[in-house]
Amino acid sequence: MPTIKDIATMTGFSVTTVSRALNDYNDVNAQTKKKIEDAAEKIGYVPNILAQNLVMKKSKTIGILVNELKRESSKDGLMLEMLCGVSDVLADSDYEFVLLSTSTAKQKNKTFKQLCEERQLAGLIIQGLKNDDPYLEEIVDSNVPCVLIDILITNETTKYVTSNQIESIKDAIKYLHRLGHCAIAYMNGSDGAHVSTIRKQGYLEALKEIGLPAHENYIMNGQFDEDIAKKVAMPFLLNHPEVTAVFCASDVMAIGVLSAAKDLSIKVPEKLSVIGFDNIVLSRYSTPPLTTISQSPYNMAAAGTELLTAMIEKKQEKTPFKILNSELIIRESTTFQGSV
Amino acid sequence: MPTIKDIATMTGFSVTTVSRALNDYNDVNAQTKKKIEDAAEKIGYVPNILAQNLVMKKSKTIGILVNELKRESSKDGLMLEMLCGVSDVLADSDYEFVLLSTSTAKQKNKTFKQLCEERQLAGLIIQGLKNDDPYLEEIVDSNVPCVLIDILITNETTKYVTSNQIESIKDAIKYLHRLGHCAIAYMNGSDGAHVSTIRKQGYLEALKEIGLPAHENYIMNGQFDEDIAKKVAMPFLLNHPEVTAVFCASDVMAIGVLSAAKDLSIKVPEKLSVIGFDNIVLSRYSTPPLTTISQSPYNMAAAGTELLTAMIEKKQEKTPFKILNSELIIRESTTFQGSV
DNA sequence: CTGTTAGCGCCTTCAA
DNA sequence: TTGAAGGCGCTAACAG
Repeated sequence: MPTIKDIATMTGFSVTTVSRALNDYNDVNAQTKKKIEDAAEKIGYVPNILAQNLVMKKSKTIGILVNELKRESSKDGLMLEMLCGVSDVLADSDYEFVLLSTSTAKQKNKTFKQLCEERQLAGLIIQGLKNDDPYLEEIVDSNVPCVLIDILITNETTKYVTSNQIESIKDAIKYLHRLGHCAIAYMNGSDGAHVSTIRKQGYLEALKEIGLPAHENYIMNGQFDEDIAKKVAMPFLLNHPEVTAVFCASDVMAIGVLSAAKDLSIKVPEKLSVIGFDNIVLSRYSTPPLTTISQSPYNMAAAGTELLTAMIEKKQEKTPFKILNSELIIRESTTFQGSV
Repeated sequence: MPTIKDIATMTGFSVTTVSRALNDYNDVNAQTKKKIEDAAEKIGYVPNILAQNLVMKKSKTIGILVNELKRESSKDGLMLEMLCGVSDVLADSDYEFVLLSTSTAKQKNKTFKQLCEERQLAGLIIQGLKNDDPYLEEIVDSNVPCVLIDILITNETTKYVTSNQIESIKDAIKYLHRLGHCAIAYMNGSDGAHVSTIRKQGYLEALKEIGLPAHENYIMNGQFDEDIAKKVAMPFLLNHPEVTAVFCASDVMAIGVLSAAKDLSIKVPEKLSVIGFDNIVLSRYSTPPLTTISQSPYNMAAAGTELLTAMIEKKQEKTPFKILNSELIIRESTTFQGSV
């Protein structure tokens, strides 16, 4: 593996000059530069990123921190879409990214600070952390540039990107109301997740604005899991025949509800309207195809990455956050109340 | 960020001793070691991986090299499952992984060797490369430990993991034959992909063993894409009413065929049996649910990771490859020929 | 415009 | 059992 030293001896210049030539310093003679570049090319020189980072005390590596890398999340393609978003934005920069999960980090007894320091991470994109994740506090306190996805915290080194999901959820609930639904249940996700809080808030605000009462027992919790959602929905639907619509905080749970309804011979959408959230691939293929809210994880990740690199490079961005559009997508799992 | 130097001054020992104590050398006084460890603990010392790697001239980082990180692949959850497999195996080691794609590497004009050298990668897991990918040759030539997924090449530093997919495909075709199907078409994936070659081979061998003729024009190519598969299948099904079954090299394409059949009012499975490959999440939810071949990308990645770390650590594994089981999963997209 | 000197944080001879 | 010295590959003052 050739180094700048090799180039130096080859060309007769000093290591310093070689370094400067290769890094496009403007105080290098054009001829010299050319010679050095040719030599580098010739021996197939590649800068040793490790050495560079060591001496510069910072890397061009961005960490993508998620709560956990789990197989079930292949059901929704959310994680992968996010990765693509980050990857695409980073593709024509010289940044790279590593995937980190808090679960394995904790398993290895590493604090957030350690996580960043050991690889000299330039910044992090953080997604899917629970509200009570101890890392969250550390993140906020630290001076490592971070962009949070769907967690609304900002400070000097912390920005976030989210979507107008509350508005979209209100749209969804109001849409149901316009269809004649007055008893609308809500299937929430894991209590700890930030999005659960927000989405529930959207649901409650919508009811209020419409003038519908908020029954606490109309709120189920499916832990963002299809099977759990199904298990919870079964008795609920049996005990609440008056409920004609269910709004779910994720498509995966909505599919669980669809399955529960099927088992109970409750026709969707004729007897029960169901709305999901995420617009995952599956939602287009379910029976019936799901009405849902689309919030592009790809775009959010891409926007977050731009926000992050700007922060790292100290470009002054005025906004400490970005809010993307989410929107209601009407498919076939919703219809007029009592349409049969 | 505290360094061993800090620990050295704190404890009064030299950096050398600190380094040795922290790295569990057995020539350090137990008391000394204890003191040093306590001090390290106290100031929250984290070894600088970059510096470690630089001086040791190798890292504990494994690269996962894929052809491309593209959004469409969130349709099947294959990539994510693989990541999980690698991640889980690596979780209780001190290895880490980075995601690399040949497409962005090429975009940045990097050779495979450069890719490895600039980060001092310990080894790579490689998946989804095209047959004609120039990197493939480099990989084989290089002396970096590599594990290939579904690409059957071995040498001193190259092993692979695959599944008995040919057998499973034969099972599938023979199963169709037992159901009375004699005109069985095949939808292949991108020509360049190694798995396309293999799967097509399985199809052809099966026909031979059964004693069915192999019509070249019964072989379509859907490029592993739902829409393309659909577009290709439409005219094919119209022009070949005698074909009663289609075996597809991927579930995604099978779903395209399902869609084509629907548009043409060809009932599946009554008039047309369809089999896919991969057992993706979607295949359970399609209408009808797909008969398919299950080959666990999670297990393959996990096995590959173990193979790789063993190679890196020079543990003598006898086998230069691992072959996992794949199996036919019968669902509702297949039935007796002319069952109506 | 170029070279000298001095590290970044760590590990590894070698000598004590 | 410990320490001093040297160097991994690179960049960053500071002189000239």
